[in-house]
Amino acid sequence: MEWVGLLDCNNFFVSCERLFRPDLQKRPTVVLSSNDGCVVARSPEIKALGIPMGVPYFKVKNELAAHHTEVFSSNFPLYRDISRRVMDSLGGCVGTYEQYSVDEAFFKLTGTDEEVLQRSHTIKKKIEQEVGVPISIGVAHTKTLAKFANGLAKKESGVYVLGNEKWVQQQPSVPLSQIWGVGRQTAQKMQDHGLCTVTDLLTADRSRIDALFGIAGVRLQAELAGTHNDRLSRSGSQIQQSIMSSRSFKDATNDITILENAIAYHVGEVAAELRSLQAVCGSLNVHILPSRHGEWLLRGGSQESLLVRPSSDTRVLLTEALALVRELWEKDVPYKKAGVVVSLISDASTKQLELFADTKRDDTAAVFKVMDIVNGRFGKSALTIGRVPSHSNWQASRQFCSPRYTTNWTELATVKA
DNA sequence: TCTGGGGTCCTAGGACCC
DNA sequence: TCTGGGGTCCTAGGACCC
Repeated sequence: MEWVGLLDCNNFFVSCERLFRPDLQKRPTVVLSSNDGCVVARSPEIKALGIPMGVPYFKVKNELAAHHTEVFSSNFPLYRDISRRVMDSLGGCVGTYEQYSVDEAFFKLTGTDEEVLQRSHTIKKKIEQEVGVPISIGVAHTKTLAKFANGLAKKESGVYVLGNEKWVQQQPSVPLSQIWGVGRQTAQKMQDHGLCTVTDLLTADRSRIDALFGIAGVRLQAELAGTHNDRLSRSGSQIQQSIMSSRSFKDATNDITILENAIAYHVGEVAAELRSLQAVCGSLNVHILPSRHGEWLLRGGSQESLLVRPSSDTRVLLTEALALVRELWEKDVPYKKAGVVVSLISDASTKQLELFADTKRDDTAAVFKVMDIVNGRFGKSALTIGRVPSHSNWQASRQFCSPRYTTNWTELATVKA
């Protein structure tokens, strides 16, 4: 029998922080989004208090303090490093897998219900021993069902195998709103049409679902029926479609210089990421936006520029990006966020031959190689090029950041005997 | 006072063409 | 008063996810 497994790390960011602070086991702990804006990871103690995912920090600050909660700003270098260890460990168990997010991956299993159950327990135990963060594994016949099974795993022993029999039994009592891919809007629309449970959707006429929800609805039907539709089947090794760097400001601003500074910073980020993937981009998009919550939300916007030739050269991208900011900028709009997205990403080595190559640029690769190495070792802004972004006037606050235990020599964890 | 950042995929509608 | 229809391509934005 063929199965799909989904590994998911429990309260991942919190678990990463706890890994280096054993004293925090069992203590209420949260991790905040950038700018210390929202609660994005909660320990079980916090979930038990009923504090919802994504709530603005300022709304629950007092309640958290009353329960002596440990509060952390996001420490992404740490989470990425732990993520890599989890994925390496999974790879050691199952060979190929498809990473879905920083803390999740799909993989294939074969065998009887009982065999995959045992196997999953073995995998869970090995990863937890090797890396030290708790994980859950859900197993079923499609990805959507594996995702659902993972939810059940978290309520049980950390592993749940959802075979056909069990699933058929559960269908009438599972609300569609609990299914992966069904968000608020879709759930409401389904309900408006009398579709509330999984059974409702599975017994509905396919052509009706197609008319109402399009291809996504039909796929969902197939996934829930257990037909292996593989909606995420883009193989894991495929190069990603876009790379983004974007950030909210501490305070809104209309100052074009500050916006240019922020955009220059983001261009530096995405260009370095492109180079680390040995890739180039063919399109660059710049956005400057006001607050999503005020009267200005319809102002601001984004604009895209197609590059004459694909590039990962900070200077080339910066020239384009700065022109776009100046086009987008409008007097009086209080901008709260700025960012850069590159797409049409391709492998640098397959870059098409340039008919009119600019030979002066031939030294570029060497220059960036040195810059990326130095910045990797000493911090992102040790060396910059083209424009020195001044951070102080726009960068986010990170009041509660933990040290970069695993990725920075000066902040390594200390072991006391 | 204070509401994230990084992704994917799909659709609707305009521009353009014959 | 009449003033096509159908196709493709592109882009902005929506919905969803973690």
